[in-house]
Parts: sequence; C-alpha cells; structure tokens
Amino acid sequence: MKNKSVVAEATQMCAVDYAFKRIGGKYKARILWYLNMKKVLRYGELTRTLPDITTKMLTQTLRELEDDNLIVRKMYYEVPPKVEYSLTETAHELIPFIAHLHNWGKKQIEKESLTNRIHPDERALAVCQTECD
Amino acid sequence: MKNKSVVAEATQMCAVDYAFKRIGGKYKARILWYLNMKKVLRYGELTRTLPDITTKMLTQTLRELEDDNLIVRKMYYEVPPKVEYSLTETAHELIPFIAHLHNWGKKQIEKESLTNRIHPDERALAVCQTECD
DNA sequence: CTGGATCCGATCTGATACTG
DNA sequence: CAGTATCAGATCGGATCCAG
Repeated sequence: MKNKSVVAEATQMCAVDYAFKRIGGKYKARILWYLNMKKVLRYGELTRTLPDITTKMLTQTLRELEDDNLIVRKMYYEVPPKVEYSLTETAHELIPFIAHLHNWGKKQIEKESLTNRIHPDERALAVCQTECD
Repeated sequence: MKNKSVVAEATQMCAVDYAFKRIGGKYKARILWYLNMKKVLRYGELTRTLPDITTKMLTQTLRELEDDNLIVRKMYYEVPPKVEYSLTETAHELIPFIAHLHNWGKKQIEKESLTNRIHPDERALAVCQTECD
C-alpha cells in the first residue's frame, strides 16, 4: 500500500532531480496539464482524456500526485460515487514550466515531421492536439 | 547497441509527453543543467559532477542525449583520450524551463525542511547546492 | 462510478570487471 | 581517460478480475 511519494524523503539530491522525481512519472505532467486546462476533472473524465492509461496507472498516479501535494482529491459521498481532482497552489506554480515544455515539444515534433517525411496530417497528432491546445 | 532515441518515433503523443520522454531520464535534466552552467564538460568531469552515476548510465545517457540532438560530443584523437560534451542550440532553448524547475524544486525542498524537522544544515543538501547554484 | 488486488512481462538501473 | 560488456536486481506498466 506504500505509495512512492517523493515528499519527505527529499534532500540529498539536486533540485532539478528532485523536481523531476516529483512530476516525472509517465503520466504526471500530462495529468497536471489537463487539470490546469479544465480546472476540475472527475475520474472518468481523466480516463477518457488519457485514452491509453489503465485504471491501475491512473489511480496510482493520482495517489502519488496527491501525496506529493500537487492535486486535491475531493470526494462526494453519494451514490454513485463522485470524485473531483484539481490542482494545488504548488502545482500551479509548475504550469508555466509544463506549458513551455509543451510548446517546445510541439515545435520539435513539427521539426521532425519535416525532416522525416512524416506528414503532419497523418492523423497521428490529431488525437492529442485537440486535447492539448 | 540500439540507443533509445526518442526522435524519429515521435508523434502519436501529447507534446508534453514527448518532451518528457526526451529529457525525462533519471539524469538527463541534471546533465543538461550542469552542461549549461559549465558550457563544456569532459567525461570524467561529468562523473565527478554526478557522484551517484555509474559509467554505464552516464555513457548511455550521453548517447541518448546525443541521438536526440541535445548535446554535442567532440572527440580529440589524442593519448590519453579526451572528449568534450556541450549543449546544442535545441537544448539551450530548454534551459529556462529547467531553471524554472530547479527553482521550484529548491523552494519545495526548503518547504519540506521546515515541515519535516529535517535540518537543512544536515549536510544532505550541501553536496549538490554548491553544484547547482 | 471509482476504484482495489494480483500477476507478470518489459524496462530501467546498478555492480562489477575489463579495455584501447 | 573514456569508455564496453555482462549479469542481476529494482521498478514500471499493463491485463485482468473483483468490489463498495
């Protein structure tokens, strides 16, 4: 049951390293990014927003983000259950970074499309660009 | 011998995800960060700058960064051998974000030191802060 | 609807020994 | 000095089934 929270075992490492450990999971940055755009998302919405994630990974990632104080989990005791996730203030401070990273990534992807004769309109990007932008 | 370069298999993913794949390795951001500070580093210098890395990981990481066009490897055919690593232009565009991440990480670490009664002067941070700042 | 639990292969990381 | 090679351990990620 031990989540691998990074907080509370910090220190002894470079701040850059630390930061990456905290948001460097396979889906963490994306989840933060989406949460920033939509402000609030329910579990099911996240599942649909990240079509490639399994429930296990989503739950696990959300727990780690929560333990690391980057997201807030708000439960409504109803039937059927309802849970909402949103960013913490700490996470908000990270958004500019993720935004820049996103722009940089987009630029690089476009650059590759040109040099590798991959047509940008090949449907590949379409899925996510609509989500990201 | 296949290095796991991210370039050329891009697309089909979110730009944030893509960017993270490219600089998200365990040591990648740190190496870029140090290279930015020192401009040029030799293999041995990198080994000393990242005291916890093994030669295998260092070599592997450097190769991936090189394949992904983030660092330049310059060999001097001398005895003893000499190799210098430096950032590419593309990588330079990334530095502001890493700096941002670095500041965020530092802030969080300090915050933790307060709440978790870990004394900041416990030698833990000393090693790296002198390198990072 | 929002997860938890388990099993298992893939991937990543490290320790150690060796080399031009 | 700047790596390479090999083996093994650790961690990650996914599939599947189950539950309040």
